[in-house]
Amino acid sequence: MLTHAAEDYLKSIYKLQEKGTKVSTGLLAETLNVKPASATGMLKKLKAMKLVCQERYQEITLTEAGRVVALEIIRHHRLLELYLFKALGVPWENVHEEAEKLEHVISEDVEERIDAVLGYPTADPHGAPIPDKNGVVAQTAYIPMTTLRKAQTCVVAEVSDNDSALLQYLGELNLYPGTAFRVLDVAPFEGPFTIDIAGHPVVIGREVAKHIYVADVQEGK
Amino acid sequence: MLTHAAEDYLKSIYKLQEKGTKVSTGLLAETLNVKPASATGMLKKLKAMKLVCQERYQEITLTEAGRVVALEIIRHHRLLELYLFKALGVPWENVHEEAEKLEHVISEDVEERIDAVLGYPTADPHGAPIPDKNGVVAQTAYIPMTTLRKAQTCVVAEVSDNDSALLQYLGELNLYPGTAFRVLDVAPFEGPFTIDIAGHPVVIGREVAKHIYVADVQEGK
DNA sequence: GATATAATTTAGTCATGCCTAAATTAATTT
DNA sequence: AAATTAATTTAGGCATGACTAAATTATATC
Repeated sequence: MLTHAAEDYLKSIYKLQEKGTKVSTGLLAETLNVKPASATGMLKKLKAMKLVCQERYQEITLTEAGRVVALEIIRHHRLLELYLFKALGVPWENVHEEAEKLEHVISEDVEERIDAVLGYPTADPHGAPIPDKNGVVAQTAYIPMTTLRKAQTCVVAEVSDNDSALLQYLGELNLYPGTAFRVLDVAPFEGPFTIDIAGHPVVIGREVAKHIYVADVQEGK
Repeated sequence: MLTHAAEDYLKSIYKLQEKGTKVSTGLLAETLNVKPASATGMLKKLKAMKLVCQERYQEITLTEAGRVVALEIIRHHRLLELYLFKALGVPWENVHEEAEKLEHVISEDVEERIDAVLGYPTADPHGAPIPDKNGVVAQTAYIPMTTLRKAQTCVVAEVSDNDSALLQYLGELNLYPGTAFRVLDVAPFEGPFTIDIAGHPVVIGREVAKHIYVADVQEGK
C-alpha cells in the first residue's frame, strides 16, 4: 500500500496533467505546499515504484499504474464530496477539505456503499466527473464562462473546487452545477458579466467567471 | 493537534483503565500491537504533554486533559460505527475496523451532522455507550451473561467489539443489543447455555457467553 | 558564446514512531 | 538475603517525509 503522501503526489500530478499543464517539480511542489527539494525526494520514490516517469530535469508524467492509483483517489475524493454534501448536508465550500482527509482511509467496501446510496453518480458537487470503478472518466467539453457573449443562455457545468470563499459566494448566488442563466450584458474592456439567474440580475466579475464552466450554450436574441 | 498514534495510546489507556485493569507499559504495548520499548517512548511524550501520569515503572493513568482527548476519540469511534451500520449497512463485524481509521480524520462538524442524522444516539452497534459532546459517559450496569441462571429472561445490552468472527456469529443468531432471550438451561460443570431467541432454541458456549452482557434480568418460572 | 537567472537536484538535518538489543529496576523464589 | 525471572527503560537504528543550504543544470539575456 502507498502512503497518504504518495497518493497526494499522484493525485496532484494527474490533475495538473489533465489541465494540460506541463508538470514540473516546482509546480508540483507549489501545488502540494511543499518545497521543491521535498518533491524531488518523493518523485525519486515514485519513479522507483514505476508510478511516475521523469527524465532528470524534465517533465513529469504518470505511468499507467500511477494513473490508476491517481484515479482511484480522485474517485474516493469526489464520491466523498458528493456524499458529504447530499447525505450530511455539509456546505459545498467545505466538502473539499473534508474529503481530502477521508479519501486516504475509506475502504473499497464503504466506497461502494456510498456509490450505491448516491445512485452511482457521475459528477461531484462542483461538477467534476467521478471516475468509475475501472478508472474510466467521462470526457466533458465544458466552455469557460469568460467566452460567453451577450444574450447567450447556458447551464453551469463545473466550478473550481479549491477556493472555499469563492464557492461560498457562488453558493449564495445559487450558481451550482445545473443552474441555468442568461447573459444580459458583457461590459467592454474585459469587464464584468451581468447575468440573469431565475429572474434576478447579478453582476459577475471576470476573476470569478474564470472559475465557472458552462454547457448547453444557446444563442438568445 | 495530536498525532493519530498518540490518540490511539490515549484511547487504549482509557479503555483498559475503564475495565478496571491496572495499565502497565507491557499491557498497553500488547493492546496496541507494539513493542514495550515503543510504548515507553510514546508514554514519555504523552507525559511531557501532561496527558498521562506515570511514575517510573509504575501504573499508567490519564490526566483530566488526557481523559478528555480519549473520550473525544471514543465518541468519534462509536458514532462512526453506528453510522456505518445504520446509514451505510456495513456489517457490524466490520464497523470497528472501519471506524478505527475514520475516527482520527473526521471533523467536529461532520461528527455533529452524523450525530443529528442518527438522532443523538447513546450506544454504538455493540451496545457500548457513546460519550456526549462534553465527554460525559452514561454509566451502565450490565450483567455478564455467564451469571444467568435457568429460566431467567433478559435483553442483550452489550457485546465485545474486538473479535470480528465472534460478532459475525452473534449476528447470525440475531444476538444484537436489544434482542431478548430466555435461559432454557445451563449445563453443569461450567457448561454451555441453552437459550430461547424468538422461539428458537440455541446453544451458546461459555467462551461466547463471556463476551455478552445483558440487562433487564427477570426471574421466569 | 559568455553570463546571469531560474529551476532542479544533492546533501545533510529534524521529528515521528516504530524496531532490536542491552541495561536497569522490580518482583519472585529459594 | 541472594539469585533468578519478569517488566521496563535506555540506547541506537531505520523508514517516512518534511526542511535548509549548497551544488548543479537549464534557460534567457546580452
